[in-house]
Amino acid sequence: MHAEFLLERQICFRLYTASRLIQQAYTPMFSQLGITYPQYLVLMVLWEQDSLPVNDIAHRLMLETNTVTPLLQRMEKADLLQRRRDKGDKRRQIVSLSQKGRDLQERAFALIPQGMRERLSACPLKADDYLRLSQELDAIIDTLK
Amino acid sequence: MHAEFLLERQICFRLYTASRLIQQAYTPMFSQLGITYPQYLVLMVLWEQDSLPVNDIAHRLMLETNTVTPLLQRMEKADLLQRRRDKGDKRRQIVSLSQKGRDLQERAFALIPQGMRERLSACPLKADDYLRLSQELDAIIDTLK
DNA sequence: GCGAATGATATCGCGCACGACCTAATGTTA
DNA sequence: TAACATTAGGTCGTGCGCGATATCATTCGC
Repeated sequence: MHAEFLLERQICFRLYTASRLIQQAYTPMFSQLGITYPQYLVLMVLWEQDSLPVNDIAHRLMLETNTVTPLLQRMEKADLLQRRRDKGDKRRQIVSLSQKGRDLQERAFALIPQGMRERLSACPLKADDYLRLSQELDAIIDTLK
Repeated sequence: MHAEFLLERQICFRLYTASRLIQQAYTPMFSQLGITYPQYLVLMVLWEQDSLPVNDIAHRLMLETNTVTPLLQRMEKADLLQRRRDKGDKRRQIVSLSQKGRDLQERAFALIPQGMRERLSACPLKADDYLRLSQELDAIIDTLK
C-alpha cells in the first residue's frame, strides 16, 4: 500500500470524522434549544449582524444558497427568523431574527461553551494547540475555497 | 461577545468547513471513478481487508449501521461489491468486493493522491504540520468517540 | 430604451448521517 | 428448554450539502 495513500486517508478521514463527532457532541445541547448545528451557525451569523441578505449568510458560512435557502425556510417555519423582500432590490431576501431567535442567544451562551468544555475536558490538547489547529485549518480552508 | 463563544466557533466551524471543502476538492476525481467520498472510504476498508461483516466496516469508519447499510446497498446496485449471509451466523452479512470494486483500486491510486497533492500544493503546511494535525485530530476523535 | 448578460434566490434530485424503532438470529440462564 | 437478553442488520423520517437547472429582477452594452 502506497504510504501517501494512507497519509491522504489520515488527514481527510480524520477531518471528516472529527467534524461528525463534534456535531454529535453538540446535538444534545442543540436539541434542548430546538435547533440543529447548521441552524446554530446561521444564528451565530445573525447574532453578530442582523438583517442580512441570503447571499451574505451563505458567504460567511461558505455554503451555497441552495443549501442555505431551505435551511432558512425551515428556520422561518420554526419562527426563528423572518424573510422579507428588499424594497430597493427585489431580488434580495432580507433575513432578520425573530424575538424567539434573539432570545436563544442567551440560552446558547449558557449551554454551548460550557457543554463543549466539559465534553472535551478529557482531551489532552491545550489552548495553544487549539489555536495552532485553528490556524492550520484556516490554511487548508484558504487553499481550497 | 464572549471570547470562548468565538473560540468554540473557531474550532468547530473550521473543522466543519475544512471537511466540506476537502470533500468538494475530491468530488471531481470521484466522479471520474463513478463513486462518492463515503463510498471511497468503504472501498479503502475493503481494499485493506476484503469480506467483512457490515459491523466491522461501520466500526472502522466510526459510522452507524443505519448509515452504512444503505451505502452498501447503493454500492451493490452499482456492482462495486456483493453481500451474502454468513453460513455460520445467519444474522451477518458478509461484504466482498466485486471485480469492478477491486479494479477501482489501481485507478484510485493513480488519481487521488496525485490530485490532492496538486489541489493542496498552494497550502503552506509541511509534512510535519500534517503529521501533527493528524495527531491532534486523533486526540479530539478519541475524546469524543 | 431594448435585448443580452449578470446576479439573487429558489427548486429538484440524490446521497449521506443519524435518531428512533423494528425484526430475526443467537446467547444465556434458570 | 422456555424465557429473556443481546446482537446484527434493516427501515423510516428528517435535515443537510450540493450539482444542475429555473425564475425573475437588475444592469450593461449599444
